[in-house]
Amino acid sequence: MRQLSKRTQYSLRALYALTRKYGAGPVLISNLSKDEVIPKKFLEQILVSLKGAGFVSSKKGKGGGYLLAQPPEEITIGSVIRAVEGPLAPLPCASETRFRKCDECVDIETCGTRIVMRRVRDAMSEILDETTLAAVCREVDLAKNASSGQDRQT
Amino acid sequence: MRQLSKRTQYSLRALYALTRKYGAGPVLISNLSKDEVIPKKFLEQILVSLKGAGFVSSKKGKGGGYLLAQPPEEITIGSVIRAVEGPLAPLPCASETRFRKCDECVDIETCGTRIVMRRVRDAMSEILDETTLAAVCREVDLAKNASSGQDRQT
DNA sequence: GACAATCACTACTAAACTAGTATACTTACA
DNA sequence: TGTAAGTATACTAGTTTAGTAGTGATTGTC
Repeated sequence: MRQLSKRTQYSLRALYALTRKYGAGPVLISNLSKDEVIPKKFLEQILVSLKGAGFVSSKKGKGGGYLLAQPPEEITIGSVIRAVEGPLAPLPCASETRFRKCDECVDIETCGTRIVMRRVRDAMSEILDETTLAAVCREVDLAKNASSGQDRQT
Repeated sequence: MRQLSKRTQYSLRALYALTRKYGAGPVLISNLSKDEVIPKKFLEQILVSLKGAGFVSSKKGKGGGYLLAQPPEEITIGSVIRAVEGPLAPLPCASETRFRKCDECVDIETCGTRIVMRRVRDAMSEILDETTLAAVCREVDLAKNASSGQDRQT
């Protein structure tokens, strides 16, 4: 299956960073760019579209920057991917949120590939629409503790 | 997530067709192309690569054509997608079969996106590596019967 | 052994998409 | 009113997709 674009990876990375700073005021693009190693100009574009999608909001002028527009417990990875990348389903005709008959299939109900891809979509949605930014950050922290714990043991 | 390419869709469609003709000798490219509405020259390329991957074999000259090289119960949708499209995982660093550290992530063990995408990969593999060409064709037949049954009822 | 049927190989192309860069602008705080 | 921010628009090099075109290599049949 095709891969997540850099744009999506950067979007998620930026959002994780904003999750960690949630409640502590706006974060500068330049800092985000430096900390997360994302080309600044590209990040600007990405943040503008994340703003358009309602995930972040911005403050102009001195003391400005970006911050999450919703609590990180309410932003799911699935919604971010959909906003940046498009539907989760591997085929438009297997999409729940943005269904579109594909050019090819004659009979939608009896298209073998669609039957299978519906299942794939459902499985993906079950994971991605249940996982929030906050949950991912928690898991990352756990993983970090686990690995540093191991380090200490050796 | 990104969509299945036409190439993959055509590959699967061609393989379903060959599944239906399994055991009945070679099928002509021209017939496959006509029946499945796939541009002939493009289909030729696709079949050559499916042959390279070991899914089909061919016979040249008069009376020649293409046929499945393995029983349709033994070819999984996952293996076809992997051969045509590449790894199932949405990120190279989340792939089981073709793992590759991605340019971006500093620490693989504590990359949030990777943690989630590993799960997605596993879920996809569970479906795609368990579903065979034969199974898809059976399901399509069931769906066809069901819908024609409904037609009769009205 | 000629001929026709059939797959095989190589090269080309137009359009779309990706991952950016560059330049100029607007807003807001002090 | 200066300057630290984000905003908007446009451009570009490289890659991928979905083909098309033309020629070459085998093989079965008469």
